[in-house]
Amino acid sequence: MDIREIAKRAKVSTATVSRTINRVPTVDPKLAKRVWRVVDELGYFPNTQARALVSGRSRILGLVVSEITNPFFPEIVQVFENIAVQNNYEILLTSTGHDPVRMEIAVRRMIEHRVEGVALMTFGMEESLLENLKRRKIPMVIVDVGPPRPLVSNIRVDYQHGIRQAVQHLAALRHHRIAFISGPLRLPSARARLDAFKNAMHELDLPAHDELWVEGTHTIEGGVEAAGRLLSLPSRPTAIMCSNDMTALGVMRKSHELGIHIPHDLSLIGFDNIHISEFVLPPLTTIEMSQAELATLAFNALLAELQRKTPNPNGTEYALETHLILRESTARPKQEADNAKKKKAAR
Amino acid sequence: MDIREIAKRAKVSTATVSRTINRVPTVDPKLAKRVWRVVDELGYFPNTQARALVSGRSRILGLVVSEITNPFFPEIVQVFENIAVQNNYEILLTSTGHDPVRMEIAVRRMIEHRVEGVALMTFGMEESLLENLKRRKIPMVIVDVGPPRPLVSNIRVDYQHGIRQAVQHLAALRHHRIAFISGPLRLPSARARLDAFKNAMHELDLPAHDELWVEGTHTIEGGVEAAGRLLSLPSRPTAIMCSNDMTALGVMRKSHELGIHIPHDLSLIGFDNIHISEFVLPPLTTIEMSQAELATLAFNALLAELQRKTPNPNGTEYALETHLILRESTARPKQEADNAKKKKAAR
DNA sequence: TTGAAAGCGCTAACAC
DNA sequence: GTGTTAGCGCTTTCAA
Repeated sequence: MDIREIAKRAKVSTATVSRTINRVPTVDPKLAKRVWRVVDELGYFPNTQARALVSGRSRILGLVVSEITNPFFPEIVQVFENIAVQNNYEILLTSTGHDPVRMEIAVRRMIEHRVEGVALMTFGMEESLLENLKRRKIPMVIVDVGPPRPLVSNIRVDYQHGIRQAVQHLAALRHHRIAFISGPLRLPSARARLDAFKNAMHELDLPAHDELWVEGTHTIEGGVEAAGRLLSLPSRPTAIMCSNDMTALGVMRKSHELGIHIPHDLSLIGFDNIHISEFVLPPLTTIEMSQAELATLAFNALLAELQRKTPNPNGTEYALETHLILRESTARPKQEADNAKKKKAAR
Repeated sequence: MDIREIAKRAKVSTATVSRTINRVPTVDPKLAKRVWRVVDELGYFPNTQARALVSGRSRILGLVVSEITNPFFPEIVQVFENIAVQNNYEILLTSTGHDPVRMEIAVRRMIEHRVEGVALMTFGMEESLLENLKRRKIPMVIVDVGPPRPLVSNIRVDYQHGIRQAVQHLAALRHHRIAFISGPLRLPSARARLDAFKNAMHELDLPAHDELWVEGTHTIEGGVEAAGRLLSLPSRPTAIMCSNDMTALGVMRKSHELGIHIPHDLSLIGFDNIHISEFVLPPLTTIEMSQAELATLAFNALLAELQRKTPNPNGTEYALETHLILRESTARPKQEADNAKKKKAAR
């Protein structure tokens, strides 16, 4: 069942069928009606392969995430896919796990499918990947912290803002020994978060002891492990900030195991604001980086690039804000709380 | 840059290039080497649209899940996609949220892309969806509880086994008032779990009071809400079983809010065994339904169907077991524990 | 073993 | 406003 079959039955040419289906406005309504009748009767659906081939437009967008198993990403996939479908695009999804091999395979798949654009939501580490796509002048958006790159649009996340808010919040609570569990440092975004933390500490003249930051993996397991080290320190931190929420969940778990109560004995702040953070016990104070906004920004960036007649050689810069979400995983450190009580009693 | 360009530069015909790329063994190694050289030099990648068009095989599989935002599904997507890519398939992913409109759109997209098979991991409620695909003789796998259907392979989950284990476990702990929070009852799979629960209760002569089961939504929020109702009952249940882990997380949250301690005051059992269940506090006792196995089963079912020369009119039946994973969210009910202590003391 | 050529289903130029 | 037709990039007969 193809366009010719429809044409024959509706007694028009294939060109008219094509125009009708593509809603070209100049088609005589009488003919159009005849065409639609037959289309509906036969349950005809145009073949996207043929369309793509002749039009030179695949209507497919590549979406690369690092770990679909981390709750941060499904949200992004969901939103991105929704908007894509609304705009008649399909998406080619890859979860690379930061594995260069899978990344390379992903690039091959995307090129073979002639994707019209690629959104790289892997938060760093894909330089080599870009080259092949760039050579083919495929529009790209990337979440990045480096300098602007030619031909690539950039969503610049303002890590500093949210992280500063968090550190200030902790400082206001009178925390001094604040630890940081970073993500894998080969990820530029993880490095950027760590730097933002150090900056914020510095701004407030708080000591950023080297023993008080450890490298994590952005997974629960990594959080458990890192917390184990941090909490066995002779002089324990009174607060821990994490490079993502999964890590924070790991810290919660480990603290519980050690009989350390959050927030009474230890304050904890995450990063991402994944949906579940609101529901763990205690509800996690965290820094929001909106998944929906990120996905929307990425899609629109791609769409904008696709709609230009003359491709922008410089790529466009976009910005995404982060900010603190106060919940219940932070409190005054015990020592301080005791002092406060004493003071009160003394009066 | 196309196959003709390669042919010209390698001084062979396009047919030979095609054969080389598709690794047809009869190609003269000399020629093949020449072809590969040019292919690599130019960075040529065959156009899948053209391939699909001429071969009549899209090498795309449809994968429909209900809610990618529920951690149960990303795991499935991950595994399914991995195997698919290994077998040179691409996947067309849809998360329907059980919305009939999106479901219909998904069907259209899949047909337009001429998917070679469809895996329906929505756990029920898609009857109408099937018709259109079935008419086109597209192989399907579905996770279902109904009678076998023609042309559709079926992964039959043995809910009864795991749920019986769970109820027995609770009974052994001396729980009598066991509540059940189901999923949306329009989902056959949710209904099946509820039925399995009632059966298991009946087997053990435990009373299944009507007030002790409420309908949930398979979300955290639904769990919170349902727990609210159950825990404000004049005669509270001592244990709650949930139709999925997300619901159980909601119960945990609500219990905490009400100052009800798990497992001391309330035992809790989930269903699915999503990754995070192991890390919540307390670690959740739950019934495992392996996501990896489910995905693997589904893909293999599709592949098997695609490789038959004569399509199987009846579809094949597959089976997936469920079983209890003991963790720390269950204990003796307080009353019983007290009694036990007294007995001990009396001796 | 290789090449010439037909044709997959559709769109878009062009002619009418 | 509509029809005719070339051709998108590839695979696959068929003949040599």
